[in-house]
Amino acid sequence: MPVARTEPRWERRKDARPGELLAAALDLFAEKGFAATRLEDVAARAGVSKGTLYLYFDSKEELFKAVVRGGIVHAIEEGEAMIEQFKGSASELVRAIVLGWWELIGSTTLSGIPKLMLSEARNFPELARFYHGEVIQRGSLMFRRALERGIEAGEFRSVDVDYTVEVMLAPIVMLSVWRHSLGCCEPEPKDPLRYLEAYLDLALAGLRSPARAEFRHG
Amino acid sequence: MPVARTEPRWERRKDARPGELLAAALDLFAEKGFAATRLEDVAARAGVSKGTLYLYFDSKEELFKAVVRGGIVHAIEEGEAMIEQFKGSASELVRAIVLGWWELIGSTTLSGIPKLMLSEARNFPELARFYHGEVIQRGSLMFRRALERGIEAGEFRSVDVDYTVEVMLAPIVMLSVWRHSLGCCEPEPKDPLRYLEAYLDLALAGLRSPARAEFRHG
Amino acid sequence: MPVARTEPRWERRKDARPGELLAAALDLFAEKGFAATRLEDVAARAGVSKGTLYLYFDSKEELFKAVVRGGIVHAIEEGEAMIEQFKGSASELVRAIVLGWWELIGSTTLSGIPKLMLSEARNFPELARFYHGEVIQRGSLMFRRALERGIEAGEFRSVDVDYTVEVMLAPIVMLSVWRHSLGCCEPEPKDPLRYLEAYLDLALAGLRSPARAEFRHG
Amino acid sequence: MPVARTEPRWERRKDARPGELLAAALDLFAEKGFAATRLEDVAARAGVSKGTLYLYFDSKEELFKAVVRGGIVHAIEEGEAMIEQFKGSASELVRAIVLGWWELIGSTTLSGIPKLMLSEARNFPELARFYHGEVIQRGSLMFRRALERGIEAGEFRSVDVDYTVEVMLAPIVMLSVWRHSLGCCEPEPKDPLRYLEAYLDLALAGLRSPARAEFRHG
DNA sequence: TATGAATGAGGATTCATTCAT
DNA sequence: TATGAATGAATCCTCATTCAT
Repeated sequence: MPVARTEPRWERRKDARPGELLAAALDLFAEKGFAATRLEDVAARAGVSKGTLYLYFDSKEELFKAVVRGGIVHAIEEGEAMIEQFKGSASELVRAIVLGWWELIGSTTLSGIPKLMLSEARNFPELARFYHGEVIQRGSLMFRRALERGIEAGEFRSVDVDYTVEVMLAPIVMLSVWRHSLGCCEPEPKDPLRYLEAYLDLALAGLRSPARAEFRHG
Repeated sequence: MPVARTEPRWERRKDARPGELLAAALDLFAEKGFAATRLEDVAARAGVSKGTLYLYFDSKEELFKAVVRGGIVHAIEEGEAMIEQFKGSASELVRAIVLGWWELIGSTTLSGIPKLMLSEARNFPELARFYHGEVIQRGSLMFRRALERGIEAGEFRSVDVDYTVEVMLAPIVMLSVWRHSLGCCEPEPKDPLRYLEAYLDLALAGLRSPARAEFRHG
Repeated sequence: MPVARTEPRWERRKDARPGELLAAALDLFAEKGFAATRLEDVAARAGVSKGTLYLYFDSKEELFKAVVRGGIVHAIEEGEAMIEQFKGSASELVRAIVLGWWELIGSTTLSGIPKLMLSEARNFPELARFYHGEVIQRGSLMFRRALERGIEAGEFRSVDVDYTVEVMLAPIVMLSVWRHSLGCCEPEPKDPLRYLEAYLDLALAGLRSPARAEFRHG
Repeated sequence: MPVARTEPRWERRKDARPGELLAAALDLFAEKGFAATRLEDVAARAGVSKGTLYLYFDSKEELFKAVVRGGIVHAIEEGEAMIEQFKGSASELVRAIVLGWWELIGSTTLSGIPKLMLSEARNFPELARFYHGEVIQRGSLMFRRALERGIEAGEFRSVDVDYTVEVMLAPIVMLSVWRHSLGCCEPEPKDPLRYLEAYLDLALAGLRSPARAEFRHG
């Protein structure tokens, strides 16, 4: 007697869906870009049909915005909280920011968002302004605080803070962009932590006040 | 019998066309990305009709490859030649590389190519490999040479060369990517030269060998 | 022991449902047409969910047919009964038909059906034949009887009955179509009863036998 | 030796296309309504591909508006011009209007537009206002002028002009609506001219002033 | 019965590419 | 060469219908 227990054609998972869809969308948007990503592929990757996507997001553009907005702001906030109560030298703070970023964003799937945003900023100016204000400026501010604290304490040289902040952000952003871009075509991929160490070594050495030798090995 | 040399300007358009098309395509690809750029817009920007494009390029993809391949390799070669015969300290060489890059690429329309390549690498893996080999590795090599020369001469600290090179490339690449991306949405755009100065200041201070104070103001 | 007759209103909903759905469907079909009406909107207007609709109607098409079939035939039958036992002159009969139509159909929501049927006839030929036979021909027949009776009695001129019947139906049908169509966009809507009076005035004057002046003010 | 004269895959007919497309669209819109008409079918009927439609009309909605706007206003204007210089009794003017309408609109493919407009008015309120103002009111005005002239001359009874005009328009409009609707399902289609004669006979008899017998056979 | 999440076929629209002129 | 009208495959989005709950 054959048991006719066929697989149900679909499952009802209202609460889990949005997250699954956002994750699938982030993967594909980060890989291919907005225009080259087919919603059907996003749906398939999330294990649902095309139509299901539209139960949760009004349009491809709304999905895209949700991908960018969701997650990264939360991660930034977590980072800010972590930094907030940091006790230690400015150098240690810089290191904490960089490694915290790696833990919360760089090493997670959220790292696709910076690449996405750099690629699509001019196609989504409003979103770009949001991202600039809520992510980049808040990220800069962490670095700025650390630099200012270090300079005030005599731990760091007196550098051009406005621009040094930007310069210091660059290698971090590039690390995550790279991992979703040309890094995929490299024969031997780089080791992110070694990259971050080289970065911290160079940057902290560059910041360190020459008058205060005691910080040299801090 | 006087030879009427009529319409010489018309005569040379034939040769100028591909270049005009490539320039128009670069502008639009860099702004919108590959998929979101319409060939009709490229043609219009170059002042020709859609069909004409196909007299010079077999397909959108071929046009894209030509955009990436053309120009930047030539610029790299120029840069290499410039560096080749450089006489001076390693610090001065680093500065020459950075400012040379700015002059030959960063400040020109070629600066769109890095953004383009970062955005599209995974959609064009073959092209990405080409770019990685012909542009990035050659760019890295210049920095690597400068670092090695500086370390050998005792001018620079002994850093993790492989990764420091990558770290040092990042702010430069970011500068050009930024100018074609989120930089367009910034209320007050950054000053590229001041950015480069802050970068050189930080990086050279970070590289400088602490034992050799005389380089400090080199 | 008192018998608690609880929730009698709930009890009869089961039976009321199809009627509520038909009413909601008629409203929307008449407003938007068959194709442009979404079943979700019909369900929402009836206060039920999309799925519930399918408990009562097999498909959108079946719902549509039920909307057209239900109600109007019943109204026609009522009209026929009313006319059947009419005693009075032919003019008075015409007036009774017209005003009866207004009361039973024109002024009710059933007035949407003629518009619907005119709009969709060619998409539902079978339904159109049904409607033609069960509604239009029976409506025509009432007029035809009145005309024939009037002519026979010398009260009306001898007109081309076949076609005059059609001509006389037109303003009535147009009134209800109009109210569900362009009438909704009019700055100052027409007064239906004044329209019907003008119509009766013109039609009866046009029918009246010139030889029989005594009918002139009948 | 086989002559390899293959059919060209397409022909270049820029000037003729819009008209052909409008005609095809009118046919299908009038038959099926706006929502149920597939643009692919419109294109096929015009002998072109889907994409070609978009060379001439921005969207389905624009095509629809062009169908309604184009042609009928021109026809109305022609009718107005014809009426303008009309010499003759009011009865003859009414007859001229009706038969002119038949010639310019009723018997042509333009006759689909009234059906279309009645069906879709509520889905296109802006277009409906345009149609009401540019077509219906101008049509009404012709009848109104004729009635007023006849009443002034004593040729017609003193009727409720505002509403009689509407009543008199109805059978004309219904004739063309019918021909594109239920008329298609009738076993034996009506003769339009005999319908118009019955209409004129009834209406003119209804308008005629009883005091002026000499008009009776005018 | 009733629900509404899930499905997927269908249709509007875009745009790279072709080709008659 | 140069043009741009024409093509049709590809993709977004809708919505009638199904079915697990």
